[in-house]
Amino acid sequence: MPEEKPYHHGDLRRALLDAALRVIAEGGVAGLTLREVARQAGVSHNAPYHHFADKAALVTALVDEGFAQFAKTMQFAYDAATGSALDKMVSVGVAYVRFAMEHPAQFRLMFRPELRASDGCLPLKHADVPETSSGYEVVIRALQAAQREGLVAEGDIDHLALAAWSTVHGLADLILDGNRDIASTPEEATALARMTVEVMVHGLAKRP
Amino acid sequence: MPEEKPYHHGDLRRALLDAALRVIAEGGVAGLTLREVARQAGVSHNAPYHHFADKAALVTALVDEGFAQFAKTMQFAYDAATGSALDKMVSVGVAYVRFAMEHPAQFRLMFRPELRASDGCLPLKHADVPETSSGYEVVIRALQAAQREGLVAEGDIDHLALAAWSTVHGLADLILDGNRDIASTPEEATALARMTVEVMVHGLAKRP
DNA sequence: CGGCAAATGTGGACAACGTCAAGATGCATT
DNA sequence: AATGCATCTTGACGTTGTCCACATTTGCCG
Repeated sequence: MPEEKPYHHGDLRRALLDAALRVIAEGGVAGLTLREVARQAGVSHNAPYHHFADKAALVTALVDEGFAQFAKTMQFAYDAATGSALDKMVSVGVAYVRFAMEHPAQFRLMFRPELRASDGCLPLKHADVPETSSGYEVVIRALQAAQREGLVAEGDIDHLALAAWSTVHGLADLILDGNRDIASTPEEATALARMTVEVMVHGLAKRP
Repeated sequence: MPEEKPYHHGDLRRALLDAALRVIAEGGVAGLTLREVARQAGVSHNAPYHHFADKAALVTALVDEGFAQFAKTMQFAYDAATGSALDKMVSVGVAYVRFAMEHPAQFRLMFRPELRASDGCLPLKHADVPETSSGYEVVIRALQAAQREGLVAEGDIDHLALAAWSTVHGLADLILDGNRDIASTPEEATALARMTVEVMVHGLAKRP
């Protein structure tokens, strides 16, 4: 994808992506329209077609950016957290939900396959992010570290990771789709996420 | 909503709802089109407007049906499960994921607020289902029973329920959105759900 | 330095969509 | 039998995604 030196506009590709995020932020995913994006960027309704094959391609580009940004956020949460590997797990989980709250447009797009180009890629292992630095890998490594520290029971690491991922993903989805009635501010969401992740870590069942 | 005695068609409202589910099953949520629904039902492109105010109203009707069906499924899973209240929890969680696998069209619609009429209702407490028999209430009651049996630690029941719900909801969402690569059959999904729910019940952390 | 090809942007066109308006058709009640 | 309402059809309008033909700018190459 060569888009380094734009000719007429300046950087229309970038402007279109930003405009698309703005449009989604204002009108939701359903309100995302190629023509409206072009309008907001101040170009004709056909200009986008010189930068994206079609609407799905634009969405896919946003998704790619989202996953890259997302992986960075997860890695940062992991690195910044102090304490045991379990504490790092909690930190990563909270960061997941915070990311959804702070980037709802990208997050909704990232896990909505009917909009993006059907390249069949898995959300958990997105092509645009090197396998070893995806958000999913961060969870895997955190779990492995916790296992090494003897804090997490042995067991199929993929199952454990899927369970942990499901929990934060589900919470994020519910918060976003619930019209923010579950948690209306990032702070509330953070508190909720912390409690939820800690339930996942320690389990529903009473400890003996 | 009075639709007992149809005049010309037989029961066009019902036929439209069924056709809509078929359309979604074939072309995904993005392919859901009022005109295509009408076509599949064998009526003109405007006939639906005598049964639904607009497209969102049709979707809302599907969502309502979905939540009712869903609540029944959850209740049945709870009643049918044998063993402790924790076993019942697992059964309900598995039923959640199975429902998503077996009714993907409804499930996707149910948790996608941008499509339905903006009545601001929460997914977890849907208006069409009596408060005391919603799927969420089943989880609440299961948790309360487990607490009474001393199997679940004391604590804010809403937080515990949200954590449990998030886990199965997230898993269902990931399975559905991952183009079925995580689990391609209901059987696989069931096995995965069982493992995931058990991780939630017992926790990631090693038991002493 | 001049000119050409590719990259970029514009306008018009078309089918499909959601929706509105107006007319036609059949059922039910009086 | 006649009236009235619920139901369905046809036609229209504005908007969307996408294709096409054309204009303009840019970088490159002789």
